[in-house]
Amino acid sequence: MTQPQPSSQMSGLKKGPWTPEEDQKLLSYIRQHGDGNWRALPEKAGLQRCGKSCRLRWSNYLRPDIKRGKFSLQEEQTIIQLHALLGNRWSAIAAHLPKRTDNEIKNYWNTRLKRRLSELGIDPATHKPKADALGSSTSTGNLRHMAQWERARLEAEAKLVRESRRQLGSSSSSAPPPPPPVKNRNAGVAHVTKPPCLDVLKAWQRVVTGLFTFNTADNSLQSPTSTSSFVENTSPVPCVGFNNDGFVGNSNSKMGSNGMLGCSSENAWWAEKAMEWEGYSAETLMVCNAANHNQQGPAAEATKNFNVGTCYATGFEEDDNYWNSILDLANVSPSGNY
DNA sequence: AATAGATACAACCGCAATCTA
DNA sequence: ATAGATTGCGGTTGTATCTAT
Repeated sequence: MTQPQPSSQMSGLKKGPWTPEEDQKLLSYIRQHGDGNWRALPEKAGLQRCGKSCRLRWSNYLRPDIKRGKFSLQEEQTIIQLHALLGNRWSAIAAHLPKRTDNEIKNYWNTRLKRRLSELGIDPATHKPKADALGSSTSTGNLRHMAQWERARLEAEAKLVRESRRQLGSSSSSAPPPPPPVKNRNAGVAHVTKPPCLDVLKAWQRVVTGLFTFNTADNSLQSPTSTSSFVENTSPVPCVGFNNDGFVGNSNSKMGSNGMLGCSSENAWWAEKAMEWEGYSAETLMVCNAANHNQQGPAAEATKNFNVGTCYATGFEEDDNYWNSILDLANVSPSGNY
């Protein structure tokens, strides 16, 4: 049986925030000897800490390949997409966000994204509209789309499990299937169905870019430029896209299969709101706008890949770019030939 | 200026998976 | 095959900082 690890409290080791001196000791030791063997490391490094504390400090804070500071809009979207797909599997999510730690992502989700989704009337646990918040979105059609999404999500998870088995070389045809690599995972389902866009992402895009505001009188989302309510439709709707830096711009034209069209004359307003609400610099917005207008180059490509509004605006028609972007994030092949 | 409440983030804890002898 | 050690992960807590009164 596994013995309980000796707690810092019991052994009299130091706890709490790290001092710069402790950081320096840990850093210089790891630079000289590398990390690992955390149990023995504190004593060798001259630290009155348990190995676990040293490991956490290194992996969550001192590691040189960690990016700190504000999350970009694209990072936010990635987190939301992957959370919808993977749930609270922070390490798996972090694997797709270069230089971000699972702890940082978890904190960001718990302190900001979760609350903001709740404010949008989205249940952050299920990524579905709360029953009483967006009345029209619980229509039969939307429920069907949600079911399709959930089915596809489960399938993707099952594929992840299969892939991890395959990579571990444990997928011999005669061997009994090992348990899934994560706790409390649901079993996969039989068929792959390309899902609709996540309601949560649609709402996110609109609110983040200022397309919608809440009407506190009837609890609905409203656009400042139209009276469209927040329901799925196939009519022209305001669209936005994102490039590598986040906010791009918007269009009131119906989007094509690849995503966005050009910017509208309202961009100044959106830019102002992006700076006001999200803290984006004017320089960033200028770059975004250029990418949006030209629709070419890396930023425009990223825009296409990340334009989660595409299939929404086109009435939930199949959209390879959107679904592939999610599956790519999770390293899952949509063809599913295992 | 003082205080309370809210927020953000670092760090800890316990459990489970994995490794190793 | 097994027990013990180690590592990884996710939930939770503690604390510093910010903001409103």
